[in-house]
Amino acid sequence: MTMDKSFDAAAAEARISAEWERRNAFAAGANARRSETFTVMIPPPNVTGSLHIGHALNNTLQDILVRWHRMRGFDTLWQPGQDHAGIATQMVVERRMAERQEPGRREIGREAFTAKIWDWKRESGGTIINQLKRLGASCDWSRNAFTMSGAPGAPAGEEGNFHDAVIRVFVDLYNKGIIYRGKRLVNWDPHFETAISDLEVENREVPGHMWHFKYPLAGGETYEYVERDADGNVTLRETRDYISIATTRPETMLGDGAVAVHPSDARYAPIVGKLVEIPVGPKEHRRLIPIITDEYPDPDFGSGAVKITGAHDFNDYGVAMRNGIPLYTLMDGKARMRADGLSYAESAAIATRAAQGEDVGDVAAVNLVPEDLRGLDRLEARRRVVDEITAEGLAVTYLHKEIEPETGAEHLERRPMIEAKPIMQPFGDRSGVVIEPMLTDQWFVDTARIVGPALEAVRDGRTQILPEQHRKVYFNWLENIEPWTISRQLWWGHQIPVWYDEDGNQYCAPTEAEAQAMAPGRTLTRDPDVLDTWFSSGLWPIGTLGWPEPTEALKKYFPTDVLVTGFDIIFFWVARMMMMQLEVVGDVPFRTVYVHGLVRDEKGAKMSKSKGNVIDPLTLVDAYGADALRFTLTSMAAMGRDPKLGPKHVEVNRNFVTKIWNATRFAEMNGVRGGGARPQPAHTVNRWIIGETARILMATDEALASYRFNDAATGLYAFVWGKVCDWYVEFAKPLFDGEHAEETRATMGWVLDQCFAMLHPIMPFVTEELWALTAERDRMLVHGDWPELGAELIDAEADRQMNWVIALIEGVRSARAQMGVPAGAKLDLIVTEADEAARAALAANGPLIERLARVNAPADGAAGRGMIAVSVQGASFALPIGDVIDAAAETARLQKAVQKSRKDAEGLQRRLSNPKFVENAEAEVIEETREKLAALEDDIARLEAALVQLAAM
RNA sequence: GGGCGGUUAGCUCAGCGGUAGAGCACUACGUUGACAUCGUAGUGGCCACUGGUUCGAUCCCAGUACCGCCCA
Repeated sequence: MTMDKSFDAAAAEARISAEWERRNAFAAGANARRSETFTVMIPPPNVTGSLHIGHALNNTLQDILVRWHRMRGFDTLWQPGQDHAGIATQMVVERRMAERQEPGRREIGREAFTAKIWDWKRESGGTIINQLKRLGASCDWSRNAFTMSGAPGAPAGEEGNFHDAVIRVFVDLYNKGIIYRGKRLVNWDPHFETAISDLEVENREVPGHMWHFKYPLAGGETYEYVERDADGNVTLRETRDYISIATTRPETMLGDGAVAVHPSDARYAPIVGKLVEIPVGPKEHRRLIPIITDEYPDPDFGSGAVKITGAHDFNDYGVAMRNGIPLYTLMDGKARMRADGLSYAESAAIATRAAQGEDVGDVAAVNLVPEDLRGLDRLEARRRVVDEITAEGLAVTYLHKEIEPETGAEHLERRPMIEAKPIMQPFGDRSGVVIEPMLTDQWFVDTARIVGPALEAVRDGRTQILPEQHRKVYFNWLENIEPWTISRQLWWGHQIPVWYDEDGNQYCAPTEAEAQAMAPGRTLTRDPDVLDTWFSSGLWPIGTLGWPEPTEALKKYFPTDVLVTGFDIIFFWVARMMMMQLEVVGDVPFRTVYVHGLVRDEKGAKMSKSKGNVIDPLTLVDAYGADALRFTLTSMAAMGRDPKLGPKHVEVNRNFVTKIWNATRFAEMNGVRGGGARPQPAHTVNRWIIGETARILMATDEALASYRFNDAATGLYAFVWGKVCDWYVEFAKPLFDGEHAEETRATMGWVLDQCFAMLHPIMPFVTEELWALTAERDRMLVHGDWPELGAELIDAEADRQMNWVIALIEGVRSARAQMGVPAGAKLDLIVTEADEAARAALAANGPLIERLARVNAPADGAAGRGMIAVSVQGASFALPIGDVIDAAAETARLQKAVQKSRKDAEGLQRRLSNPKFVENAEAEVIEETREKLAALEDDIARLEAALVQLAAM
């Protein structure tokens, strides 16, 4: 049987995948021959997700580690699964319902809606799993987990422990007081009408405006406003009856509770403690607010005075809390100006009393939005507010000068000062709408109380983060951690296990019955909110292993070995898993976190739909095969760097797949078979390649052990292409006819087997295919033995000899090419001088040299007319190329070589003649330098001799 | 503003104490028992800049410039 000319990836991948699956090749513990375990938890993709290039990189790297360990006989588990992705999934299903013109979720109710999501999950939720399989991911698919498994309402087939685990942890943390409910300022997504965590907010710079307004002092009071320069010289002195305030959000002025200045700001010292008027709202109910001091305002920014709207800005919230300023909510859940609560007149009256220092209690019902603005979108309200203030003459203005071009007449006009300037604005990472800080009741995890062990575990090395630069990022975030908002006003998720009675008392229990038992005779209502998706995925390592049940899997596979993930979810996920696992089971979730980069396009730009530069991994798989894509991603996965990927790169590696395919094909055509034991050949060439194989194996093991995936890939590439194909296969050709034919067949078969095995973790499909084609095997390669080869297989003499032979062949080829000798012409090879080692190498490898250098059998002789010179360590050769040799060209060629060698030799000479170098450098280095110099001098001498001869003719 | 990276061949990137490597691109040959998805031989680099440490610096340290990313 002859093999095809190239590997048919599409056909083979499907066939091989099916066979792996049929044999349960990826099951936990499959191929285990030792007791050590190796566990990897997949970062669960969103159930709504489809495979993007980041998944391809992430899962290729995991698969490499997993396949490598499985072949080494570890008891290996790669745990797959999916995340229920609260907001994203609810969004997808709602959109689909809208497209089908079905009634909305509020119409059909919570239960029916979640049932629809489960339906959707059954139909479409498996997309990404199938895509991961196409990539060759060797997860134990029979254990596929889901973060909503076992939730009430889950259909058959979705039983599981995850819901139990989540609820149990919530109850436990609630009872410890680590989870609490509170009214705090949170990020509010007006599109989804839910709270989100600070991590789900993206701050983007957008064009905005800064308005400057005058807040008049109460009762028409005035003060002396003095500005000074850095030296204390007065630059401005005037009497003012106002304080100037800058804001990017004028509509929030309605909810101001104070004006704050820095305690050291001398300009405002005279008026601190006085009241100012907010220049908006109906004239008859103008509100007064106090001027206070706080560290927050920056005296050098704007006027140095800041309006404080505690309910709509995080910084202001801090100031308000420190100074007892009331928090007046102005907007509703859709971020429209509130229309509920008390009338403006009543509200303003209460607020005024509060400003005068009176305790007015809860201000939730106080609605400081004037009646004419109620219900308006906040941007419309902003326009109206600005217009009103400007009309009243309370905008800070500047003098605008216009010159009529014809008459030259000047027109002076005061215009309101509106600075156009970029501002940082928060956006929901899912909804894309502007996030509003809103004062709402939410559930929080008091992260400060559980962060300690997570920091400690990384500090003391129980968990190692690679590359190390990410440790700092991890520390930085955890050391400044904020309370985690875990409640979401959604329906898809784990509902919070807390019930309230008529008086609002909380009962936290795993089930309603248990809650009821805690509140006999009371009517209970369950908290409608669900938990942040990351709360459940934070339990991924133990949840997927069956916790809270004390399962065998948990005992065996936890803690896991390595988490492979992108840096974008270090905070979202990695840090939270650390905190939660340590709090819940008292152990680290993983021993190593390997953080890879973000795949970018060829130009280094982030891939995004809007830019249209997204590369679909499956398109690349279709075009070039999964192995080529995997190899490409691996070879670019240098630690701490972002891979830049283009189709061209994948094409190059597809060529590599073809290369090894064809080398195998050549071997097969020459009767080479795999499956044999390691031969103990006599011929130098065979001894040499066995040593080289051991060398690359050791390098590959070391690279993989230290997560230098790119080194593993590029090393194997260089070995297979550069050593095996370029040299060994070529050397073997003449040997297939002679006395070493059998050992050469055996050696080549063995070497190729080692190549298949070493490449398998990176390129599982083509290697599995070649493995099957080259011998009858009792196991598939996925369960093959990882090679174990040591340095004792490196034969120093064979190494030296083959390197010499290669140098000679390259020397001859180079000389021929440069002198324009036709490639087909076979030349005589005259040995003009050779030491013993050179003679031995020549004798042992004659046929190889003849074939690869295209020369006749070497024969002793003298250099003469019409010959070109070639020099190798310990030997000189002459090649007659005919009478019409271009002496000038040959002289130039040799001179160029001499010059280069001389330059190198001079450098070495200079080093060796420096006494400090000889004194201080390591003995090895000095010896090495001497040897290099000697070799160069030998080379120079030979070349010069050749030049002398050339000149003499 | 705080933190973290990067700057090496025309391009994309490795290397990170002993005077530079790969792939692509480019040039010239080429079908020699697998491979043109190929082979052979070449061209191409003050390793951003300025100081310092060292016998020796692309590599370590400090600073400068430019380019990114994360967090406020």
